[in-house]
Amino acid sequence: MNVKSMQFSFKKAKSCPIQFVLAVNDTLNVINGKWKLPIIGSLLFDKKRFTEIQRNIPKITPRMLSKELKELEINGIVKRTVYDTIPVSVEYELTKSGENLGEVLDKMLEWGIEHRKVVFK
Amino acid sequence: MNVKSMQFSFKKAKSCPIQFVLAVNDTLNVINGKWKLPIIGSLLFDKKRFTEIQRNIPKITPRMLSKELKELEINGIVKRTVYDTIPVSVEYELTKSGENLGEVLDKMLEWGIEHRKVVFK
DNA sequence: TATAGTGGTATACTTTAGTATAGCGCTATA
DNA sequence: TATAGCGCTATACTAAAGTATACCACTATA
Repeated sequence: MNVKSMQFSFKKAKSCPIQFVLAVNDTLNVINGKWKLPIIGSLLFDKKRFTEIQRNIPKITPRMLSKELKELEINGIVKRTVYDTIPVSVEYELTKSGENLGEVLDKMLEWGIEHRKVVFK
Repeated sequence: MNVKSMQFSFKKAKSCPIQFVLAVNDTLNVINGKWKLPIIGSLLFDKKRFTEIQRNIPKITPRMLSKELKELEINGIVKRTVYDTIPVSVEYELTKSGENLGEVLDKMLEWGIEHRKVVFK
């Protein structure tokens, strides 16, 4: 079966198998917290260096940026590449999974916009 | 322009306008926290009463369930109906927006399943 | 009368998330 | 020599999220 053509749906399932819960929780865990989305957003169009991301997200502290980037790396969303320059330069970019998150964000965007219409009718 | 046919996309936008950020943040805020998803999941197929939801989510305390349901109601995700029986019975159900969240969850499910394949290859 | 169920609230507490501030080794530029 | 930039880490703190426990008014059942 072609993976791309495979559709998962809660409505279709009419119930909530444990793998569904795990998968959705994975997705949520990847994007939760105050800074993960801004960081992913910052990397969505371009690979960037630590300080560039920091400049993109003015209020983030280096501690949080470092911490969140580490988590994103561990979770396979971000790839960290160290270049052997002097001093070292480090580049962060989204993995394939990270890029695919864009689709989830698009869906969230769509829902958010529709929902705003209802709430602020 | 037909709303249903309208597509929002970060890739297409090639940037991140403020309304996009707000809309995505709305979506995230609606589903964040430990219990919102289980609650929405519990209501996705059926309206339910307080105690039924509690039985669906064994580890939730009544305090949290009450708190989260209130937030979901304020955010227009859940509708609360009080029936004038003795003692009162209260029913919780998803609004249209709440139901539509199912599509977002489906997308998250899809991504989560794909991502798991990559991570646990 | 005692127990259980319904739909919660109140108070106090712990755990997790995020902030503030300082500093590290390195080097290029003024 | 002093300053600034790079890519962070350490320590200490505050704020937010979640937990534990007890309790409320009400009623039907044992």
